[in-house]
Amino acid sequence: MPELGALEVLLAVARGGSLNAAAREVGVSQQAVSARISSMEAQTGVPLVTRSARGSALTPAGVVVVEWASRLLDVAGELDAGLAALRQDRRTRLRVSASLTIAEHLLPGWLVSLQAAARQRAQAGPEVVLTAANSDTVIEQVRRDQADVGFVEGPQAPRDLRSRVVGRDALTLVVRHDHPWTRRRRPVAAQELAATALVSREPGSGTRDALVAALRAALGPGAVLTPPAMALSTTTAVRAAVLAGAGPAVLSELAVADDIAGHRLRRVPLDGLDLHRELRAIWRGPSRPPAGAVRDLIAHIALRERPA
Amino acid sequence: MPELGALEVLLAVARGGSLNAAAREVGVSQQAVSARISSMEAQTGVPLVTRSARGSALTPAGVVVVEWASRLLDVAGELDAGLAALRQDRRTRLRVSASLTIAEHLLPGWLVSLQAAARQRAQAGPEVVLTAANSDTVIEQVRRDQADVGFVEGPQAPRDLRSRVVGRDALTLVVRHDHPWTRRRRPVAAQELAATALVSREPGSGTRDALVAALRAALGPGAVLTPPAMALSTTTAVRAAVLAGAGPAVLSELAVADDIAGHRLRRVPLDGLDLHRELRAIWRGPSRPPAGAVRDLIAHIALRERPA
DNA sequence: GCCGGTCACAAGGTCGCCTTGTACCCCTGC
DNA sequence: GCAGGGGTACAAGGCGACCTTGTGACCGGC
Repeated sequence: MPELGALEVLLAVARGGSLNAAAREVGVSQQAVSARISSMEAQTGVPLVTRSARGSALTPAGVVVVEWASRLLDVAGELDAGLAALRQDRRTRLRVSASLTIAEHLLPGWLVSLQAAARQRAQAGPEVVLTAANSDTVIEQVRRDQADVGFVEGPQAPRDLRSRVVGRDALTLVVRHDHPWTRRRRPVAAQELAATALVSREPGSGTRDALVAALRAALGPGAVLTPPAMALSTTTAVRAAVLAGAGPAVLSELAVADDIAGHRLRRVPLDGLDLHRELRAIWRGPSRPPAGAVRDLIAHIALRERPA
Repeated sequence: MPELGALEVLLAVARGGSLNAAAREVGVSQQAVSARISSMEAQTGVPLVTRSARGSALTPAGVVVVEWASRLLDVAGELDAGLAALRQDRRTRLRVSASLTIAEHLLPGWLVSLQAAARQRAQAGPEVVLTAANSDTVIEQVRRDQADVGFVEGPQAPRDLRSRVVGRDALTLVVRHDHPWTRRRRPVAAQELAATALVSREPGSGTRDALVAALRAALGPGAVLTPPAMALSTTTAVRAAVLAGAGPAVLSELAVADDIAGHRLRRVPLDGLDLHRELRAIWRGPSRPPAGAVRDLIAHIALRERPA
């Protein structure tokens, strides 16, 4: 498996059309670029570049690999932006606190496009410092002025804080690809779901609370809900349990989109339950977001997520 | 930026709950795991793991990073599967030839899920050898028995070959986020598109041919089509040109989905043009796919893509 | 109180990658 | 015809990252 750095060099060669141009772009010597490409070709067993005395061009296989690598580096850039935001050592400019679901699945993309937008205006983007926690903690941090802005999901916008909807999410019922429910023709009813032992998050999690609230709304406050088959503290653990065959789960669509696209999990239609929820930015103080970085951030995100 | 190997180690720690378990899983010494995690924490400036005498657990930041890393490694796995398929040195078991669009955007996912499905049955998956070329070349290779199965897009299923639809694609008009067309209220009509100088692929490309065919179908065979602003030989180059402000382009939705999600490009609605096209598996010989690997592959892909 | 499990510290070896210096090739223009 | 600029290849040497082995300390269960 080639390293990310080697792939970046390959992309630079593709862009520049020569090893030399790539070397200048990356900031190393021409020989280093040549050696890295060679070692990558040896490692993968695939010829990627044809070298000639008047430049280097990609082979047909190289064109395809560049496309794949470009996707990979995009995702790597999101991770990098996220890590930069988690780094606490700098003087904080903009303290963001976000629920786990939002931090895991949306924030990296927001950060990347925020920086890209800033770069386009030839400005430096804000230095974002991120804290990820559960929804209650996020609200508490905003209240105590430990965060300039928070992002939470769910309808419970606290009254003492201001908020703005910046996107939507929905919970969805998922099972492993070989679960009997994948062969159902009818959607699962609320009553049936309540009678099923699910793999669930721990009590207090926003995802679990939202499901319970929706079930009680559909079946009445006195409805008997089957206790979970197991309660785990992270989405990743829940997903792993479902993949191990522990049973169905109800998770955010954001969390399972990749697994559904990769056909590791399957979505099962539900009937009679409203599991949509709004994603909100929350902040303290006056009813409009304060001028400056906080307002810019919220406006940027709302613009990003609205058309989607 | 942490290396992929380091992220794999981190995921192993998250799964196993201890450095030692991760070391066994990855196949290195416990000290190596400890050092790698430490160096990663130093590199990123983010504490990821809390170590204790009875195991190691992720910090809150670590949980989020693990989720991000997991996405990254999924994409890396697709690249790896693709590279393995491009490697020609093995004895070929199953020779696949695919059009550029399919090879770039769909095949890695197919390969990963094919191997996963095989592993689940405790079998070794087929050794796929991939050739990526334009549609005409793919068809020619299947005809000459240089490929066991081909994948092409577009309606032109050659009559002397057998085929089966395994998915759908559509071309879409895209512009840079700051292009005037992003502020239009009405869709762009076929006539208007024909009068626009687009950034385009080279003549002979399936994408370009499909657009021309759709325009002629809408406007009549004698319609005057404005020549492209520029003609480039890869989708990547076209995308780069659009991002550089060279003008609008018509590209496969598969090719621009990431850019649209990342808000680098914007889709512009079209009116009066049918730009859908079918993705087909093609093969030689009898009307049913021959038994064995070719049939398994086609069935697997059709099952994957149908519900989407 | 022993034992299995966990993690940390230290020393030494290997290997990958980068740099510098040099040589060759191709095309262009005078 | 020949110089010059841009391109790539080969070779030697240095630095640093990573891994291994050996050893010590801490925690909890039987």
